[in-house]
Amino acid sequence: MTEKQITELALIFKTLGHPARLKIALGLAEKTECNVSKMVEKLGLPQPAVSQHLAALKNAGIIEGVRKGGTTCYRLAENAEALRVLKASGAKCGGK
Amino acid sequence: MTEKQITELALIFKTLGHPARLKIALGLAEKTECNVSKMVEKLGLPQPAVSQHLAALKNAGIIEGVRKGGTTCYRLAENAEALRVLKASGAKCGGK
DNA sequence: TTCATATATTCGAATATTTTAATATTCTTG
DNA sequence: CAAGAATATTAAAATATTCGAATATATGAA
Repeated sequence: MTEKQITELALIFKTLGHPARLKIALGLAEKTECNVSKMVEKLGLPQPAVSQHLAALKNAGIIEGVRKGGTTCYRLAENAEALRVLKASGAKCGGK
Repeated sequence: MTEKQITELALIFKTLGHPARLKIALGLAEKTECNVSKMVEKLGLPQPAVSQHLAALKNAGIIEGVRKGGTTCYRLAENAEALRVLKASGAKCGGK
């Protein structure tokens, strides 16, 4: 694994390392797609904050947005494989 | 997934979201175990820095250390399964 | 007990991230 | 084109993280 790949993977992890962004990503991992308004409602966060998190997720290549009329729908990007794998593996974390 | 689980998983991601720590974790994912001195040598970072990263990884429940005579050996913790899966799946990230 | 080696902890400065508020942009509809 | 809804961008303050240097602790050997 090259230095560059490490850096990129680290960025993915770092980006998912925030509760709000993780929720968004996990949500998209099972719902296929969602627009911003719904996320704002679901997360209970101010709209600008959600947009910022979406921008970060997009920047890390985790999600991608598609304009659909008045709204923008987001979904997991192709290379969000890491997330799918993780999700599929049932990512235990509260273990003990 | 409960709020608490989300928070915990986010901590894991955040912790892995740093190149040095990711290297340590990926290294342990294939080498089974390693002591601090070797890591310092391999990573080319000052020893205190490595210890700090190890502490963070331990705090997130990603690794665990075992004293072996004069040295301390670290290995992936049981619940670091996600990492193994990820590693095994060849986590693409430099796509395109 | 004293020395040397291995590892951990602490602390402050530098830097990065998060949050909030204000504002801007883009579309759709009338 | 004007108005309103949906989303994005920007800036500043609050907060958290990282890095480096100094120092502390623990273990094994002499």
